[in-house]
Amino acid sequence: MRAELVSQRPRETLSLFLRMRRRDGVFCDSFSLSLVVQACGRLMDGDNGRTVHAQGIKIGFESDLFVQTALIEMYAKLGSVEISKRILDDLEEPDLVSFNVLLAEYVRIGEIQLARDLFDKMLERDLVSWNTMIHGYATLGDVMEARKLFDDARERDVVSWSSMIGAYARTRQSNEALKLFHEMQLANVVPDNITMVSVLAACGDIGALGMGKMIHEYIKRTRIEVDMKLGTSLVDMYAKCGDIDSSLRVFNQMDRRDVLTWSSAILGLANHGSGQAALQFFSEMIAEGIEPDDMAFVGVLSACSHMGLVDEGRTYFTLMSDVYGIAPKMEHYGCMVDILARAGRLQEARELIRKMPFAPDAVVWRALLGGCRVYKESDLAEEATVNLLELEPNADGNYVLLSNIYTQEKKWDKVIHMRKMMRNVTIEKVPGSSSIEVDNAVHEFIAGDRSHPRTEEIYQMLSEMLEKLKAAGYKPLTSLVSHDLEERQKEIALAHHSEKLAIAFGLVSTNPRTPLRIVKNLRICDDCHLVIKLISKIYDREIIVRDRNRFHHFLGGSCTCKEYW
DNA sequence: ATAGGGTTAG
Repeated sequence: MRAELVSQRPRETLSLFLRMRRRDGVFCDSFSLSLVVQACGRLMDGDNGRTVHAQGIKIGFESDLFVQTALIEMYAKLGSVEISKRILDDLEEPDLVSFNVLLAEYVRIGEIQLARDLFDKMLERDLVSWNTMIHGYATLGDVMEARKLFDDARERDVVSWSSMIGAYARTRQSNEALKLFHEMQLANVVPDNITMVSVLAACGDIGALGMGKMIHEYIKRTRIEVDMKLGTSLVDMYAKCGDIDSSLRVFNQMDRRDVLTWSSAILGLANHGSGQAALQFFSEMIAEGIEPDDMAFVGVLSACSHMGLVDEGRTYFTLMSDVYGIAPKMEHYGCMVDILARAGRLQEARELIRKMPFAPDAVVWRALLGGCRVYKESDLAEEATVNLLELEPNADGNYVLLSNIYTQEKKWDKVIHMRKMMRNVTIEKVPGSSSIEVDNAVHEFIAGDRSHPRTEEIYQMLSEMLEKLKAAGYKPLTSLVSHDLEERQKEIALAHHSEKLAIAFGLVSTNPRTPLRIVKNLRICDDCHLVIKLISKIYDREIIVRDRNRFHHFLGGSCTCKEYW
């Protein structure tokens, strides 16, 4: 019986042992006993686990430290961590491993305080103890505490760095994740495939394609093993950075793919407006015998929503629960409401919200509202917005939406009432920001930004752009600006939207015909969409904008979203 | 021989 058999094939370990036991005269030693105990834990097989434990006592191996340590892990995995604790307390000479096992189990079940108490009590701690705690705080949401331990640790290995980078990546503090990766290299700690998964997630999050490509090159150069998870991360990173061709290239090169790999590609295609291809991929995945999960259906439904495929959307929504037994979650209802609302089937969308088995969240109401705006359904719009405000009373954008509706309807008393409401809450403004990567450095702009070192050139380029745009017949869509401003001021406010600044910077800082890739944190506004279409033609540039929802691929005066976003 | 780090989101 070999040790790696336990972690890779616990079921075989157990059945081998049971077969051995049935044959008379074959007795196990403490070594194989510890492995079997461990296998029972990982299989969460309490019946066999307790039997094996009793047998161990009978043959007198219960005091063996390896067996005891395996028992600590097993009982914790069976849900009886108190027993694990008692076993550890009763050990006459516990070693570091037995402590670390209980520490890891506390973390696994979310008992970070128990883990901390144990950690503080331990007389001796090694890297594994520290890393377990760093990971514990990181996964349980306290990234600051994780960082404190990371900073306090006497030594750090690839696991410590990967845990911390992963913590930042998961909480979408992507710049911090990349900064730490840089520091890791300065500290001469060699990253492995696990590190790279988190680093690529951070690149994808902020749309840093250049950085992502560098990481990919590094992986190839240093021959880091591209396993299924790392391959999936590459597929996802390229798709999120707007390079769907590279994403699919990596996908095609992979020899094994799981549901996550497929889902990443499906979602990538959907976000790039290739809805048909996304649906095709979904069929291929099924044909290959891979069971779709709830995320795969988010991808498929989101493809339907971006393409306006109402009937297909309904089909998949039903297929999900009827054939695959997956109960639709909030995300799926969100997609479905979005599909119906975009198609103008607002009453059906409202009806679906009513039939949801749980209370709709803000995203669902916003999806309904989006349709109401397009199809001018003001009563339903008001209902959606009131519900939205109840869920998100602090987001300034929601008040802008409501104010637009009342203004359209000339319901001035309601405007006044709304302003009163606003006085009682703290309004949080999420500033629109856009970033562009030039020479592997990410430059971020907010509306009216003057902080960039090349501000003069940027604003000069902006004026030039506006002149050319107007010469081409462009009229600013000032009706979108809700503030009580003069017409001229409205134009200025529009002209200084963050994505326009990022594009102006892109135009002055890159060679002609270099594609510009912009990442925006909010949804792109109608005026910017119009402007970028024209710019792509006037300046002969391919411009790829990732907004909160999807990709817009501008070329020669048109956009791949076909005005459907 | 036993212990620690990984991706997807409307």
